[in-house]
Amino acid sequence: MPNRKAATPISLVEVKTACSNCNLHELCLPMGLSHDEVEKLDELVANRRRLKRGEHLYRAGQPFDAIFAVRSGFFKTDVLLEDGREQVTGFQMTGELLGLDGISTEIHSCNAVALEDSEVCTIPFSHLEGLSREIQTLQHHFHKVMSREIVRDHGVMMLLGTMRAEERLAAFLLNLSQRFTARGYSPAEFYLRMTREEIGSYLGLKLETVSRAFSRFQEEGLIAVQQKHVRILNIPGLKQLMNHQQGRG
Amino acid sequence: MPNRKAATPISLVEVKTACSNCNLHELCLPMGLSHDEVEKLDELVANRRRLKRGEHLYRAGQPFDAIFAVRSGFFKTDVLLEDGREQVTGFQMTGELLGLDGISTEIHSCNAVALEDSEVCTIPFSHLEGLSREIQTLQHHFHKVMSREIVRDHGVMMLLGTMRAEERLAAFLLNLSQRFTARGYSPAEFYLRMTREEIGSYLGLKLETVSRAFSRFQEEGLIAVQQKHVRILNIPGLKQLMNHQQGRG
DNA sequence: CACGCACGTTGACTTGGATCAAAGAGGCTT
DNA sequence: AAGCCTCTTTGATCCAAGTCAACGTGCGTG
Repeated sequence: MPNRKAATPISLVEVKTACSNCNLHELCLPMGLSHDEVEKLDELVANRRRLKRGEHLYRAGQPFDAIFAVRSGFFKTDVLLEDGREQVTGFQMTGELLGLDGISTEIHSCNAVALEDSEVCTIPFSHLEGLSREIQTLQHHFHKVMSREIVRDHGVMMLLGTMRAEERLAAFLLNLSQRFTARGYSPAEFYLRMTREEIGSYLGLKLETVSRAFSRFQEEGLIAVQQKHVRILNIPGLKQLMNHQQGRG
Repeated sequence: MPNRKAATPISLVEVKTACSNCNLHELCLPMGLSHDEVEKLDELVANRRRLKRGEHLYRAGQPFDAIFAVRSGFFKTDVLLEDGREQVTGFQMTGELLGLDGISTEIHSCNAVALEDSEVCTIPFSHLEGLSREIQTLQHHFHKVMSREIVRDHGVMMLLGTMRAEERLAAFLLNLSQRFTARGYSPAEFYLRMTREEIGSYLGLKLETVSRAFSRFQEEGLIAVQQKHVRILNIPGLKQLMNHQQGRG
């Protein structure tokens, strides 16, 4: 994916890299920590890194030594098979963590790509483990985040294993809506950062099927969609679609 | 699933519950710990619990307060949708951990069921976190185990999202083979503890499709299968099947 | 400001796996 | 040792989603 914008000049005044003056407390790793504890975290965040659209944050096979918190922007993670097949394993937005896959073998097992110009905080993993041994709240919160990722993955398995195309897309849209809401954006109106093909890869569908499902939802008055711009008109309708349809295998 | 055997009487001599005299060091949580450290772990394992075939270790919705290490036997975990659809999210064997899903919300999000008479060690989670703050090796190993689970889940997503039926079954058999090998069993011959329907649920297929794929593998001389007894005759053949087939979506 | 190119939509046709149905195989239970 | 019940296999048919193809659309660059 080529970069389409001219390089944005980096501000001459270096923004202080610190959790204590970041507005993502309630979403990110410092969630639930006391003021003093968050100040300890400040030492932890080694630096920020800006990425242009299309740039890789890390690639499968690269050595792991840090996890990343999305400060702004939007990412996808994917796994590639030798024969070229791609599985998108997730889309990450503000406040979410990237790189947990690398802890296991200390080699990243997937790719992380910015889907728009983005910024991440780099958290060296050994520092995080060190501080987790000191701050119980941080330790517990980190464990919750990893566990939440496992639970999320189970949800995706359910989606891929038992749902039909339209149910999958409905689940996907409702999930995005809910995450945008948690970040203070409209639950009903957003721009998709990913292509139909990337949505399809995540949902185990071909891009044409995704496109047709969008069109169908529009015909049925559930959403209004034009290219990447989506407006959800009938949230209960989308939810209902997931409960009452017959499964497939 | 009804229990088919008479209740096995519990030995009058209570087996000492202790990691230090357990032969699963190299598979289970104590992996890589020093002798002294493993002795500290001994306090951690609150007790063992025996389960009959078909019995639930925990259910979705129940409060979480401990994780479990499989000491012997075989489990499945699954998630149920309101409309009755089931997704098997994993099969767990000796040395593997159960219950990581519950850390996130302190409520279990899936069911864990014994597929044969089994025994687990109960590890109260707050104790594990406490000891992790003292023993860096334990902390790091636990993080690796959680991360490995995430990576495994990504593999299942790849399987569900991009592979055709026969590729899925081949991947499943090769995975089992490899895990049995790591436990000192034959890589080529084993009994399946789960039904065709449970395999199907895990692989996102109907039981008939699983059965037909088994039959096809047998016709092609890749395996010999009779009901739950499987003998793998051609491991490279199964591997090849996964690389050279065209994907589906 | 127009051209190119990546992305998206829609139609026609094909197909892998689901569904429906019926018969065989073990292994508990009585 | 008979009978039941669950699991498995196999066949016939159907359909949701894939494939192939052609045409829109809109952004970003020259």
